[in-house]
Amino acid sequence: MSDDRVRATETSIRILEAIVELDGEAGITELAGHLSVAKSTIFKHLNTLESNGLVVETDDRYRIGLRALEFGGYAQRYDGVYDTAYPEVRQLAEDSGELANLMFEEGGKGVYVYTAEGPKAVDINTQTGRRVYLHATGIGKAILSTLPDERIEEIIDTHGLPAATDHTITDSGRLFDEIEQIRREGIAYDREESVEGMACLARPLSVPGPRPAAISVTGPASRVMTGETEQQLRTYLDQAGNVIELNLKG
Amino acid sequence: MSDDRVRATETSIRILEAIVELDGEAGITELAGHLSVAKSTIFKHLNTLESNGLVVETDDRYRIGLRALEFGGYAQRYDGVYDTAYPEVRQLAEDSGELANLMFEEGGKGVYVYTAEGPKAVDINTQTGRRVYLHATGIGKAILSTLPDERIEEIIDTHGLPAATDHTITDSGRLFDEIEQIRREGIAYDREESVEGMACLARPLSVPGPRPAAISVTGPASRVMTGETEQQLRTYLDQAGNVIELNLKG
DNA sequence: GGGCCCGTTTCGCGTGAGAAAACATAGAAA
DNA sequence: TTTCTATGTTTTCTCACGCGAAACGGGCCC
Repeated sequence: MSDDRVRATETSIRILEAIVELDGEAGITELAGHLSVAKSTIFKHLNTLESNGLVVETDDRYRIGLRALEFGGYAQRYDGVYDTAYPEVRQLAEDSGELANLMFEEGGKGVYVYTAEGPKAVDINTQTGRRVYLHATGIGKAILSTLPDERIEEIIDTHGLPAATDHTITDSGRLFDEIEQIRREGIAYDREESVEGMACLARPLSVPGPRPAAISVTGPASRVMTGETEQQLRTYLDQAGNVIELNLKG
Repeated sequence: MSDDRVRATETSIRILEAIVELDGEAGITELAGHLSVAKSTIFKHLNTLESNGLVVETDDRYRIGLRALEFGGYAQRYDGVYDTAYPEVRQLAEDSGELANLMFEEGGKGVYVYTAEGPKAVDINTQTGRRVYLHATGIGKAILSTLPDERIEEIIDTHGLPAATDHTITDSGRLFDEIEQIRREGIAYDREESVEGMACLARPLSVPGPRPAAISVTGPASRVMTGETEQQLRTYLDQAGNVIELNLKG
């Protein structure tokens, strides 16, 4: 593996990131300051990005262009899992009343690829495309459970085990214990490990192709983790997962 | 307006486009051939894109990475219109039973930003992020109707009026006539102008911010354009539009 | 009118983007 | 087995171009 890079491309990408960091909108001088790069450089890059639709300008303010969404769409639908899974995830949201999610793993992180809100769903911050640590959410741990141990080690080495709440698993040993349990039981729990007050039930998906996936139901810990509802949710979750896996085989 | 560009960035973008053109997956030599660029160049660019998550590699095959989806998400949600509109568009799909869409204009083209399928919806090719000509669809014409005439001329100059079917409007005069009518009546029709056999009712959205938007219902011409259902659909469409506009004001 | 703060443009330097070709590896063919 | 041919990878070289610094010009507010 060589680390030959194209600096100019990297600069362009950093500009995109900077726009996001500056609340989705920024001017040239602002970006130059933020990135410590000459204004003229920013100017040329924005010109290039704009004429390719990756950036849009209104009144000298630049924002991310919808062209990015087009590329993102291809990433989303790459292996067909998204297409067969999302209707079931939607159904899962309806049945459970809560928030239901589909996640893929890429580069050692989890990416929310589809989220659906049921009638009772709390409005939490799970937007399509959001990247999160795998160890800190139920759905992420479900994905980890499908990976070989060496790969999990690798991911821990790269990204570490930062804490999101007081309940986040930050110890590699405990994480592996829990993953072992998930492998046995086929279900992953998240007890306020990613967001205070929120819990989640998740289930790995056995998919063809190289991209690990999982689904989950998320809600207030008070609702989700009480014995009765938990059983019910678990049934819905398993149903959805089974249907997806079945359809993928077909 | 200067046309100063960053060539390297442009090369990177062309590589992303090429991956899409090569059915979403390609190898280095393949890309080099497709773009007539040296293999070593492709190699370095892919390295750069990969380490930024814009491209993912498995077994020497490269595909678009989900990082693009993250950027796309910011573009989608930029002005808040998406957030308030999509639940209503979903509702519209449920009520009408057909396919319902939300579109934004950017760079003179229309981008499907959200699509929802109702119970009877035909499975047509409207995926999130897809870019289409504005003059060739009902929802696109609805968007055009919100723009000043000079801007419309500008768009015609840039993109032309290519035909998608035999019914596509390819004459600038006729297009302006129809846009005038849409402005008066507040509704746009698409009678097999973008896809043979499909029709659509669309309505412009009056939104704050710089990004024109519209919503639509699409279905088989036989269902959508018959007097009775058409009236019904129109009611649903107007309802949805009104709710969205109301919520945006709040 | 005079600051001041933008985006835009110019210019020149030094580097790194890109081509060409050699190298490595793995699978297929002989 | 050996050879051939397809990859991806690495090296070398060089000229174009990415980049920074600084000057320019327009709009806004005092």
